[in-house]
Amino acid sequence: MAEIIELNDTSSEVRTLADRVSGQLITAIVRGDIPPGQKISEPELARTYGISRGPLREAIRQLEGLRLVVRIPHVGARVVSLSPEELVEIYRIREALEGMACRLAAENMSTDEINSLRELLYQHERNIQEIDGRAYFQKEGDLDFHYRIVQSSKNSKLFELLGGELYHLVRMYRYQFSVSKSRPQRALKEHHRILDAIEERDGELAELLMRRHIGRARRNIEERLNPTNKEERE
Amino acid sequence: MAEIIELNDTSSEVRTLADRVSGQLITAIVRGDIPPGQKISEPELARTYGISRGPLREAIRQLEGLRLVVRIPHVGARVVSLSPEELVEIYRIREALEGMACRLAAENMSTDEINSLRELLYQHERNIQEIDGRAYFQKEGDLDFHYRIVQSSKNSKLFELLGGELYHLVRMYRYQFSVSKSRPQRALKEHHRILDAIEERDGELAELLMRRHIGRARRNIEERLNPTNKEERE
DNA sequence: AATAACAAGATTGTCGACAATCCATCGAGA
DNA sequence: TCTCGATGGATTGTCGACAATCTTGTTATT
Repeated sequence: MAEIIELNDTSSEVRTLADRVSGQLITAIVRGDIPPGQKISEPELARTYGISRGPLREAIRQLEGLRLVVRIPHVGARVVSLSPEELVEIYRIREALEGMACRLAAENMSTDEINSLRELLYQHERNIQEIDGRAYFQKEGDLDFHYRIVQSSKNSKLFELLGGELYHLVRMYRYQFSVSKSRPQRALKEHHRILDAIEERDGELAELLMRRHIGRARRNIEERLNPTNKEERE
Repeated sequence: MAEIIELNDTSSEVRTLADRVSGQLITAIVRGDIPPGQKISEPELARTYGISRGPLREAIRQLEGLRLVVRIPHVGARVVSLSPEELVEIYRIREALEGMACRLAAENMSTDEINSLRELLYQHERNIQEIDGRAYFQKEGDLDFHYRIVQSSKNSKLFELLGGELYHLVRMYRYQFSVSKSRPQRALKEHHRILDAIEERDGELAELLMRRHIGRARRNIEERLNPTNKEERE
C-alpha cells in the first residue's frame, strides 16, 4: 500500500517540507481523515505538522493543482467535495482515457509486465477469498490494476494525467462510497478478461472491455446516487 | 486575444500576487518569452515582477501543477521542454478526449452556442483571407474553436482538464512550431464540418471528425519532426 | 423584530532575514 | 596533466513578524 500512496514523492526520499507535507495531506484527504468540504486552516495544519506556514501554503497550492482542494483568495481552502454528477463525469473521462491506455498497453506491454500483472490478479483473488465480505484490499487492488495498465501504455503524459489528479480523486471517493459487495468478484473476472485481450495483443478488444468495465462501475455509482428515478429514465 | 490568455485568472480580477504572477508567467512561457528548458531564477523573477519570493514560489508550484515547469528540490525550476514524442502523446490524448467532448457537445450544445460558434468560424475565415500567408490569428483561433467545443460538452471535469494543463501545453508549442501554411484553410473547413455534425446532433460523426482532425494535426507534427523515415513506416 | 453598520478577532497574504544545500572555481596531490 | 577535494558564492528552503482582508458578534436604528 505504501508505495502506491507515496507515488506523490518524486523519488524515494523527499527533501523539502512542502513536498513531504503535500504527500501527507494527499493521503489524509484520500483516506477521509480530512473530510470533503472541510475548511483547511493554515495555522492549525502548520501546528499539526510542525512546520511554518510558508511550506504549508506551497503544499496547498500543489493540492489545488491536483484538484483535491479548492481555494478562494482571502477566504481559505477547503477539501474538494465532488457532486455525484462530477464523479460520474470523471468516470466518463476514465472510460475514454483508460480505454485508450488499454489499447496502447496491448501494443506495448512486455511479457514480463503481463506475467507480473497476472500474478497480482491471483493475489487479489486470494485476498478476496480470505476476507470475503469486507472488500478492503480490493479497493486499492483494483486501482492498482488500473494503475499498472496505464503505466504499461508507455504514454508518459497519459500516465501523468491518470496517475495524478484523476487517480487521487477516484481513490478518495472509493474510500467513501465503499464499493458494493458483489462487485469485487465480478470486477476481478473482468480484469482477467482484459489482461487476456492484452496478452493476445488484441488492442481493440482490450479497449472495449476496459470501457465496459469502467462503464459498469459508473452505472453502479449512478444507481447508488440516484436509486429513485431508475424507471423514469427508461 | 486577451480574454483567451487570461483564462487563468479565476475571475475578472485577481486579488493575490501569487495568482497574478502565475497568470503572467503562463503567458510568458506560452509565448516563448521564457523559452523551454530555461532555468527559472527566483531572485531574478521576484525582482522582475516586483514581489517577494514567497508568492513567487507559490506561483511556481502552481505552474508545476500545470506541467509548465519542472522542479527539482534544492536545484531549481526550469520551463518544461517537451520532447517530440511527448508532444505526440499529448495529441493522442487530445484525440480521445476532444473526440469525446465533441460527441457530448453534439448532445448538449445549445442552438445559441452553435450559432455563436459558427459566427466565430466566419470571423476566422475573414482573418485568414486578410493576412493570408501569416496565419497568426488562426493559431489562437483554432484553439479557440476547440476550447468552445470542450466548453459546450457541459462536462466540467473534462473542461478543467482540457482547458487547463493540456491547453497551455498545446498553446505553448503552437507558438514555437508554427503551423504549416497550407493547413489553416483546410483546418477551417474541417471545423465547419465538425460544427455541421454537431448542428445535426450527430454525436457519432462529430466525434469521428474531431478525432480525424486532431489526428491529422498529429501526423503533421510527426512528419515535421521525423521527415526521414516516412517510407520506412509503410 | 429585522436589518444595517460597526468593531473586534481571527485568518490569509506578504515580506525580509536566516539556514541549508548545491555548484563552480581553484588548488593540491598523484 | 588529470583527478579529487575543499572553499566561496549563489540559490533554494524555512521561519517569524507585520499588513490586508474577511468573518462574526454586537449594537443601534427603523
